[in-house]
Amino acid sequence: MYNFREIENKWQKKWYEEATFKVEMDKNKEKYYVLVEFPYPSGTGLHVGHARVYSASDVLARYKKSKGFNVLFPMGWDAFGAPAEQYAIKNHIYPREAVEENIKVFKGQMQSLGLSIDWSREYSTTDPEYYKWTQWQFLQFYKAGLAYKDEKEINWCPKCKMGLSNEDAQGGVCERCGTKTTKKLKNQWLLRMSDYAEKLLAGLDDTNFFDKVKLAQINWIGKSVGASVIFKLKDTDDVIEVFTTRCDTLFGATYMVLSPEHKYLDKYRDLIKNIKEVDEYREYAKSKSDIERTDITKEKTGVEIDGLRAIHPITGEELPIWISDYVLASYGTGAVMGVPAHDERDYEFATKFGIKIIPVIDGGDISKEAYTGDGLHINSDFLDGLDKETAILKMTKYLEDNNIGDSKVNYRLQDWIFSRQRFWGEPIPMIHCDKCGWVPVPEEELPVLLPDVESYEPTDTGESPLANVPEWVNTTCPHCGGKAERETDTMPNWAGSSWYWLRYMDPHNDKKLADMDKLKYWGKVDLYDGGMEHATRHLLYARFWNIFLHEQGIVPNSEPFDTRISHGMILGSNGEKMSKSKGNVVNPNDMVRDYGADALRVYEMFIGDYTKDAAWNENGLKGCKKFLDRVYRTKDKLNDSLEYTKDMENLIHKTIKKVGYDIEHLAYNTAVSSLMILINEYDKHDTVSRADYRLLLQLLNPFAPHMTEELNEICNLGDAFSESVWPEYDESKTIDDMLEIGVQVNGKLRATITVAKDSSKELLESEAMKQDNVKKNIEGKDIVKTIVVPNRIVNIVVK
RNA sequence: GCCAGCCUGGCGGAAUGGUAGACGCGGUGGACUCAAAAUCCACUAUCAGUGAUGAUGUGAGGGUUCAAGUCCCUUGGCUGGUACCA
Repeated sequence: MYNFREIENKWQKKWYEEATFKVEMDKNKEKYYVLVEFPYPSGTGLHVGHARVYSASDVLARYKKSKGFNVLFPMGWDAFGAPAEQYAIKNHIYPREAVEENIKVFKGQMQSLGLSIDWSREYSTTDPEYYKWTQWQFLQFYKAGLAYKDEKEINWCPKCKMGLSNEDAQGGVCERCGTKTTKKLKNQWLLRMSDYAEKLLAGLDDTNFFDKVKLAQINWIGKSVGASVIFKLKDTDDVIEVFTTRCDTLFGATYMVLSPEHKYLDKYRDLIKNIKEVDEYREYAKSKSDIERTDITKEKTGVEIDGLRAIHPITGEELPIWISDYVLASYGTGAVMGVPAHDERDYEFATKFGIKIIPVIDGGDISKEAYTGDGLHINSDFLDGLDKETAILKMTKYLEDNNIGDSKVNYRLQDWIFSRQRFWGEPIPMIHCDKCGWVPVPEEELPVLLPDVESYEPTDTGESPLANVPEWVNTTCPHCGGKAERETDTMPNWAGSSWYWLRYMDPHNDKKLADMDKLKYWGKVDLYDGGMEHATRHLLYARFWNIFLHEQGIVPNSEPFDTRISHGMILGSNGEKMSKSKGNVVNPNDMVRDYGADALRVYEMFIGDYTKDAAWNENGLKGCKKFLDRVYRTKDKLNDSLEYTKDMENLIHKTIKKVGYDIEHLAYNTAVSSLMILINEYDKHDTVSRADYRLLLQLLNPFAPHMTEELNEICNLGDAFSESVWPEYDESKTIDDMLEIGVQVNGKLRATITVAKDSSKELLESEAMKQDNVKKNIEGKDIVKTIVVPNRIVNIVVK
């Protein structure tokens, strides 16, 4: 219909060359910061799902700009990490080159969508100028005592030969390759994120995240309020401390369970008479992957420790001690008290091994299952007759008074395993000296550059490939000047993305990670858009990191993001997730080629609720192209008027109001729909005014920026939209003078009447009664009452 | 298992408790054309009826209300997250 390719190229070139969307700090203007998760530049390029997200952010950015905001809409590349390394290994090129290649493709794709990104702020996390500051921030963690090295049982992916954080090994499988993870004892760098559990929870109140995002974070942090209880270990000076949320059931505790990794098993080897059997069980537990271990459908297993007994802290009774893998070393104290009557897992265990079951709460049938509900306590001495809540309070007090326990809070959140045995990551800037121990690289020596090497494939020993580069590893101790070695582990690829939004504010600063004045001006990200898959990991890491920087006085706000939304996915036309293997991937390049970027953008905004998934349908895209063609053709029927056409004025004002409201509320689909309604109205007229046309183009501009700018220019309608202000609407003109309202009889629609706005109840009622079909339906019946809601409805209730 | 979200025409989807199905796709019929494409017009939830109209209808079953897709209870299914977390 029109040459979209030529038009789009023209404007994209102009925007890029003239840096139309470059922004600078301007304290006279209110800022607005739109952030989309920066992409991982993989070898496959963007698909239409990405295009939807970038288009939506661009609509908002362009709209906010025309509303007078100083809009920061940046883009960069999250390019460290295993996938880039694997891509490089597979294609036999250096990771650095692979990344550069992929970035070129991604950037080209983004530019072909006509995004209003300020490209002067572009960077990659793999740029030494950037990772210098990632390393610098690691040193701040270290200096604050929040980075430490520890021999830890970690999640280990045998295929990737790499340690994984809990977040990366969800469900007991490797996030990257899906292989079942095993445990491996390794010396690793960790960040004390668990110390920040409470701050991460509390900080959520200071955000406007989507509720489901907040909830995902709350669940991941997993705060649980309870008490610790101390049991004496018979014939020793040691105690077994357990964590429980149900200290009120203490009188029902009939045994103890230690996790197979518990330290007492080594410490008291000599007291354990069946040590061989115990060792065998520990070996068996170790050999199992997390996923097997935590499969709740499997039967409980365990071994009673012959030779160790615990003393019940109140009754003084001796309790048997078992080991079982249903108790996790990583949660609580790695030991539990077994209360089979009121805990499902304990019940299952006790019934299998014939352990005594004492009910301490009235209710349920203990011969069938554990009773986990509330009820009055029995068999519980001073708790008898109390309900759960009261009993917990009383027991906690008793534990404290008698020094056998304490109220306690436990979190599921653990420290962040920060080491990766990989080449393609930020080197951890630490040096090990036999004399001085771990010594940080002096800040003025940053960045610690990745060396150019021949082989960056993972080693079989589980060590980083960097360990094979002696000229890089061997160095001198910054402290004593003696012989020393560099840390060969690198950071996880979550590191670079844990502060990237800060760098956009001042991307080329070589003195600081960013200037404080600029950090203060741009402040928090106003709207942060990303996938639900990052609602726990990335978002928690980023918040943790930012809270820490704030405490160090490096950034002005504790919370980095104001509103966090999560977009839906674009599914294939078969309704399934787009993937190469299913052959349902749609490439935005093809769509831009066949229909134009404007049409693609409009369709992706029109496809459905932005926060929900939607299936791709190329016919829908064709429909949007048709809509744009109609907008384009309208240029041939302009009259000379510079005012809105009288009989369309109302609709125009309504549309201005609706499109603005919808963009601010992420209701892009209904915004597009109201523009379609507007063009439908224009089409009914033989001519439209220049004002009508300019208005339509302006409202459509955030969605279809190229053709609207072009039409505006060739029709000579006014300033370029990239520099103009969003139109105002007149509230009084958004209201119709005449309304059509429904008349119901017994709640069923029987007629509609057209009346003046704000007609009186009396008039509405009498008009309603005049309708033939209403008369027919109330004939011979008694009118019980008549409900008249002005401007809305008339409902006549008859019997 | 637990937590969250979702379920509306043939399809994608609209609906501050107030005329369910806006808008788009698809479909049917027509105009234009030698013909096709493009474009334009009309119709298009289902059933009955030429029609006026009537009945049914937002996963299912109850309830609140003059009025329920929307609020409450019960329940089914789908999707996502998470899981021996003591």
